[in-house]
Amino acid sequence: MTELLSESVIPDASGPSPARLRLTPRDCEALPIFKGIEEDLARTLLDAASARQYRAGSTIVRQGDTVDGLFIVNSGLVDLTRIDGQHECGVLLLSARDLLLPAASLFDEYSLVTARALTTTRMIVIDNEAAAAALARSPRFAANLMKAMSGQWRMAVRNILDLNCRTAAQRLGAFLLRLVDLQADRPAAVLPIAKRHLASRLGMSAETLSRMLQVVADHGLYLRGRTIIVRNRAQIEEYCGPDPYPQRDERDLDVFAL
Amino acid sequence: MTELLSESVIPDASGPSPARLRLTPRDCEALPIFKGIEEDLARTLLDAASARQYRAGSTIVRQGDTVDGLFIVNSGLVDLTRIDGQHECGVLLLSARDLLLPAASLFDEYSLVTARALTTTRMIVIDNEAAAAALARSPRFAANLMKAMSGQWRMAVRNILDLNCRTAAQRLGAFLLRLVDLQADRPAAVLPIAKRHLASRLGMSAETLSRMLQVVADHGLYLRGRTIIVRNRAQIEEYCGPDPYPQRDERDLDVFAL
DNA sequence: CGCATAATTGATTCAGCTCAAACCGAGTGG
DNA sequence: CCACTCGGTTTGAGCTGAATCAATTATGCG
Repeated sequence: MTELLSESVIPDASGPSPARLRLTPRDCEALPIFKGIEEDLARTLLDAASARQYRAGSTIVRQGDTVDGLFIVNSGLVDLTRIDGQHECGVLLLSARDLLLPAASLFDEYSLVTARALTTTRMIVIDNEAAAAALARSPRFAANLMKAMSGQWRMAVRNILDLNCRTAAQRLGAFLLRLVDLQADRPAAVLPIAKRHLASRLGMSAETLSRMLQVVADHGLYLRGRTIIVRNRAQIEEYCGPDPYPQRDERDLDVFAL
Repeated sequence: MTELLSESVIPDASGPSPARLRLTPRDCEALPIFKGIEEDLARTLLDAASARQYRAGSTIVRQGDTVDGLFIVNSGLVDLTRIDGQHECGVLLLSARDLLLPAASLFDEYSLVTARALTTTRMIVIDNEAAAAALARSPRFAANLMKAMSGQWRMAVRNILDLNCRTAAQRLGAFLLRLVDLQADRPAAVLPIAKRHLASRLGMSAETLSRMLQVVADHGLYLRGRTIIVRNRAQIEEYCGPDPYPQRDERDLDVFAL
């Protein structure tokens, strides 16, 4: 983890295949799954890792396929969606530092969902053999992975509860609020993805999303263009209903998904 | 793992606290998380394990609490439900050999859901320190846990997809079919839980469940009393819509939940 | 037997979907 | 500079799946 390789885009053949990038060790040092692991293991994993870049809209993993490595989101947004003909059904939105379908990659499952880059996305990929070897060798690495899986499970449960217990407008409001909190550093929070993808993630149609935006606007949360404006935090939180355990539980679990 | 202790109910103080049972090593040998682990580790875990019995309806873990051990369902059915005042929202139904909220117990999270015994249930409990120690020591044990967590994540994703993409009647039909397959050994499949709990698990009201039972009956799947009768398998499968990857993926992942 | 809890049935309401049309902004090309 | 797409978004009208509320009928169970 010492030498610093320069990151350079290797020109790709303009096809659907992702661009391959050089990987900087710095990228990895910060990753949650590397936390606290043995120095030489980190080096080994790094050697087995590569980087790929995906353009917005491109598919990373197709539903029904297995995942040929441990994918980690380095930057960008990836959505997990089940696509059946016309209908798309979003499950989760991954962002930087999240693991992509760790369960499927570690146990050679067929993925239930398609992973798709919603923005330009850089991923770090550790091939399965190396990951499995690391898993067998380092309990700490295993624990790191489990932690991330725990967080994703928690997100899934929240999603199930939201779908059952909250209205479309409440889900929307709560989601936008989380988005705002996640961008607390920026001057103004911004909606980073297309509205129809947001709709899919929240389990509603694009038309309904449009209407619900007006509803939440009546309760203190506006969206002008792409920027999100919280005019009355207390009011909108009240409106969205009880957020079970609003504290950043998932982030403590190394999950940054939306 | 040699001596066979007899299982005997220690009389409990009729309070809400569960009865404590003796644990037979045989119970544990068969458990997926013990698969392939070192002999002495198994013994250590067994020493740190106890058994508890819960009456139908009793609460095992309250939402908002942490879980003070690695709970494994030995027999019976446990539902994970979010309870808000009147409204109950089921997330998952655990059965024998499943892990109860492994994520919450390993990482001291506050549970999002209440775990409640729907039938008389026996659980094996390994205290958190022992589990953590085993995790730090045995990569195989860690892998076993991860496998189960993978399966539970998969179930959660299925649930999300079902809630979005299928009608109430389709969810009901598909669930009953899975129930039938899971009881393939028995002469006739039986509904093991109260209908209102089933409704909650499937994300519909009890009234709707009642009506949907009539709908699926029109499509080849009857429920007479508690017994489930499949009159026309092809028809009801067709009706329930595409089951993504119907093969027993979750069971391969050491998950037996419903 | 009688009480409490569970399940059904009916009537009504409503959130959210579908379909269709209008709108809008960003490229593109003349 | 303007006209013309073309995808994404918005708006409107109507429909429908499922929830709610209320009343009734089973089903235990002490």
